[in-house]
Amino acid sequence: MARTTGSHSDITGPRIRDAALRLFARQGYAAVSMRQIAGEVGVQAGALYNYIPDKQSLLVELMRDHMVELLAAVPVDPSDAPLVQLEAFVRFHIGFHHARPDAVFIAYMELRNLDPANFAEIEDLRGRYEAVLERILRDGAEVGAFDVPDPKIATLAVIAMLTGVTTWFRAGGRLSLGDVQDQYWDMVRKSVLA
Amino acid sequence: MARTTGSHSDITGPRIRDAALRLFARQGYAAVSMRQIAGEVGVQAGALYNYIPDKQSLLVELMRDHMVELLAAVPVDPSDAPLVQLEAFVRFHIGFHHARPDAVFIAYMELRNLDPANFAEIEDLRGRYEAVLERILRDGAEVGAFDVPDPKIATLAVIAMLTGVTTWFRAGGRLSLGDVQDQYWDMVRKSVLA
DNA sequence: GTCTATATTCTGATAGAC
DNA sequence: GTCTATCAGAATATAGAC
Repeated sequence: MARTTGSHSDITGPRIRDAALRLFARQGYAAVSMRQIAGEVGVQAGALYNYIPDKQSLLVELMRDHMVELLAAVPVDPSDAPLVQLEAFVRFHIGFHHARPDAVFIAYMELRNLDPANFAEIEDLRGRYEAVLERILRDGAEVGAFDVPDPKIATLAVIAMLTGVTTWFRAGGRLSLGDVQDQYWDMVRKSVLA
Repeated sequence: MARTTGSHSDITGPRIRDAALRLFARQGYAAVSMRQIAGEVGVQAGALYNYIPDKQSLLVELMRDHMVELLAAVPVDPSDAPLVQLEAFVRFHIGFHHARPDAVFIAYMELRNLDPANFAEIEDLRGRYEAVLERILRDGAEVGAFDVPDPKIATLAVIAMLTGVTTWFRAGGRLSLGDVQDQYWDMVRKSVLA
């Protein structure tokens, strides 16, 4: 099939998203210009608008893709014991987030730059993810495996602790990802155990 | 002493900082314009430059003030037992940060908008604060009061968990600040206890 | 599909009157 | 100390040639 000269629709779109993800994470959404994104991709600023309606859509798509991917990947099996589910969740959260530092950063830092409707959508997705952990903690508390007076608070505490790993951990340093997962799992386990 | 007409140097300066703190926290440094800050204060944009050399200085001053105040307020007493020091630290961190949500938000979110020299200064202050907690955990581990294989990691884990409170806790809701402090202290205590 | 060119608005910061 | 006016540049987004 013949192509218009200079046509790269199949690769330019993803490259725009990749460049935006990297730049938004490093400098922040508001500080990144469309010219900068275009420059990274190697096209002119005007060409971006063949792929996205506007800058805001670019941001919300990156955040939505991340959250949807996260929700689809949670490995929790409800037929397992709560302690087993919790360990799976902790190790998964650290591993998944470590593999996507830019997306994580954006998903947590750029919420305030979303339009109200977009904000509501992303917050709903985040709520569903938190609900997975809250379910585990609540079930564990009910069967007496955990000592968690308020599963809602414990959920937020654990997620904040785990997500913090992305702000400092880089592979190749003193500790491996497995070391970090082991130590965080140890702390989480002890903090909720009866 | 006679004053030039319209002179308000004693109050305009602090009001500029207050407005900038609030706006930076809500919209982000890059998304806030000098005109917006001036509008909040009730002066024209040009008048701001009687008080600050530029926008970057305004940001770094807000962050420095917050970090210096934080360091000066840590209530830890080295003559106390590690467990006592840890409880004081946990309750203090939650209380202090809850009282200053805007400053906390800026101090954690706007690091990437600092010039390299300013970034180094703020990071140094943050490191000193983290060192307080790390010292407590290390001392406790050495005397056998805590089971903390890596005090550095435990420090980052605890601080991330505690700071997360500022993202969701608002007074007047289901739980009091004291409830939250109690529950977080319970989780931290159990997570590090031998 | 990408380009150049541009419309329009906004930005941080400055100059000089009062 | 604050004002008005303005500079010089950058922002998002669009129009039309190729």
